[in-house]
Amino acid sequence: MSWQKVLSDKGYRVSGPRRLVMELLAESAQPMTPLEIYQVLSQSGRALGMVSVYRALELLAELGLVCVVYNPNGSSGYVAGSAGHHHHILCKRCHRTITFAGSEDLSDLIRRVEAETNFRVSDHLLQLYGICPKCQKISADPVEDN
Amino acid sequence: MSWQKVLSDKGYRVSGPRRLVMELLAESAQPMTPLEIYQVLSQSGRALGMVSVYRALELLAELGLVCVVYNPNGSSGYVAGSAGHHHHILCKRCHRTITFAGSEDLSDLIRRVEAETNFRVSDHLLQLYGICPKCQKISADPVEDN
DNA sequence: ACCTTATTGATAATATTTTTCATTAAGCTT
DNA sequence: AAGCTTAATGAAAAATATTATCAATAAGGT
Ligand SMILES: [Zn+2]
Ligand SMILES: [Zn+2]
Ligand SMILES: [Zn+2]
Ligand SMILES: [Zn+2]
Repeated sequence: MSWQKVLSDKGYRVSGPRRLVMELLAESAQPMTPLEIYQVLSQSGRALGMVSVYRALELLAELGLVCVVYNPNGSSGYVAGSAGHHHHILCKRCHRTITFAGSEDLSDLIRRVEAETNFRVSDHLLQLYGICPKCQKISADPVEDN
Repeated sequence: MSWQKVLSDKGYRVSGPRRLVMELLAESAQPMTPLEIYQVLSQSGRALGMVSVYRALELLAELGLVCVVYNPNGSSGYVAGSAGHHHHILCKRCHRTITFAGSEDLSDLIRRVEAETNFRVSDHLLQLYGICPKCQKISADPVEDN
């Protein structure tokens, strides 16, 4: 289902700012902060308010159309969303991010943790960190965003 | 190894603010933000500057003496650290957090993702979310921080 | 008890996020 | 296609959060 339809079906409008943010994130290889999104779009001539970026991200995240990911350094950014159970792998060097299907089996772990803590587990956050193919090649070079 | 020794061995001093922050997080059942830490300590009479809280957390996190955890709503907070491979489970209702040993086996997943993406995986972020024992009992009640 | 210097904390400076509210435009109805 | 309704935007201000400065303090060693 397209992101436009997700918005429509929930009664939200497919507005300019939402479209700009969605399309930018879909193209971006790296997670982007609200400020980065605002700056890139502004410099591309497509004007929109900073506030709209925040509001668009908030809504899109709520609908699962974009995801928040956590950089290895602790900062966070937004990436395009994906349907179904999935996670993200981030490059520690250039922050390039790829989505992968959540095929992991955590049932043993969850069983053990539930027994140990008496929590009832319902959900999880998983990200992998590593070095992307491009950065493996230039592994001696300084960080570049490419 | 005690956190005091970790600091000393790296040439850092065991200062008042660092001790206050470490001891508070060690006692706290929930992750705390810098502001919460500052406020609780201030109200307890133990005065320290907000800036010192930030600096203490930055250093302690760098040394692995405290960990950053991400609440289900996206906000983050600090919890007392733990040696070795471990993760955290958070209550979606009251944010109570418990540390557990990282005994999960992600090798199948990592192998698959490495093959699919050509990344080289070195690290991961994992958190479990659920409902803590206390909140299971009062599951019909509004959120309480207890 | 005294030195040395890392660390603190008051203040100011930045940066980030949220509120407000008049204006705009998305999508529905003729 | 024009008009209507109201969600959504954006400029500005307000509120929060974080970082930088630098004189004063105190931790740890002698
Ligand atoms: Zn890379
Ligand atoms: Zn998963
Ligand atoms: Zn709970
Ligand atoms: Zn693990």
